[in-house]
Amino acid sequence: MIKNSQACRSNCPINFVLETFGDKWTLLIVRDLMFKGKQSYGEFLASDEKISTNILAERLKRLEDHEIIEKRTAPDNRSKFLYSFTSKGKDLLPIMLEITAWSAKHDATTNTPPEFLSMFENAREQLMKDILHQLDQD
Amino acid sequence: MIKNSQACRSNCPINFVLETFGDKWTLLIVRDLMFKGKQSYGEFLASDEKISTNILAERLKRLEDHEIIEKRTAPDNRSKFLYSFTSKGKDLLPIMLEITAWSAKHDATTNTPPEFLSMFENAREQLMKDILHQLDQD
DNA sequence: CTGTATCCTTAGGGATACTG
DNA sequence: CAGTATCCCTAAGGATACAG
Repeated sequence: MIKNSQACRSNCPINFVLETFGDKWTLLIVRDLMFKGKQSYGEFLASDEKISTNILAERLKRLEDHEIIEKRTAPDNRSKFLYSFTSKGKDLLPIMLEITAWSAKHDATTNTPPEFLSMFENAREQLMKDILHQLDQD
Repeated sequence: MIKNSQACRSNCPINFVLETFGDKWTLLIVRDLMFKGKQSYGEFLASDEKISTNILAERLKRLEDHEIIEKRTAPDNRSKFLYSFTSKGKDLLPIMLEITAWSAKHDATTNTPPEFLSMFENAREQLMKDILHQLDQD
């Protein structure tokens, strides 16, 4: 059972994300869904960090409750389920990219796949375009 | 006592930040130091979220061990200590700004101070300049 | 394949008294 | 002022067996 009533220690935006992502596992699921092409329970379960079945199920449900991911049945197999991001979930991309960039810069042991960094540069370019476009409007 | 030997579940950059920030308190200290002008133990202690003394002390030590913050004695008062960011700590700014932006967009109850958002826009503009400058180099 | 249920252990954390 | 030291308790999480 998932508790809907969260403590809500404050109305700070930093604290707000901690209420959802302030644990050791949730962000890894987001990573797998965002960067590793994983979509199913079994795929998430097979990650390097060895999450256990009950924790994974609880986190998936929580992310669904928070409307960060959605669950649907696979088109070909009705007993298989696929998870995907909502738009709210997709909006986590800039955060994930900045986290990746920070780790790549400050931890030599971190193994950052090249596609991470190229994706990051692409996103920053897109950001630049968005801002330029916005400036044109003014 | 702080354990130096971390589990290090994987070499993933997302997992790397979780080893340091994957709890409910650490990021709040970063926030107070970065956005609220707090520098001392007593100031951190007085935050809305009511961190307890032992937890705060442990987290400050941990951030120091990870070379994200530094501790020095106050110039005027030798029994007072001031915490400040290392360059590694300052590099957390883009992450913090993106987190703030995400919360501001997706949570109506979040109370985001205006200075947060203006600071965010400034940082994005600076980022744009950096990219343009970099493009000129090529 | 996608989870539940259960057991059990440990780590995280609140409260509070105390110290240099 | 800036922490330590304890006590205690709950929640988080690992392992594993089982189920639709």
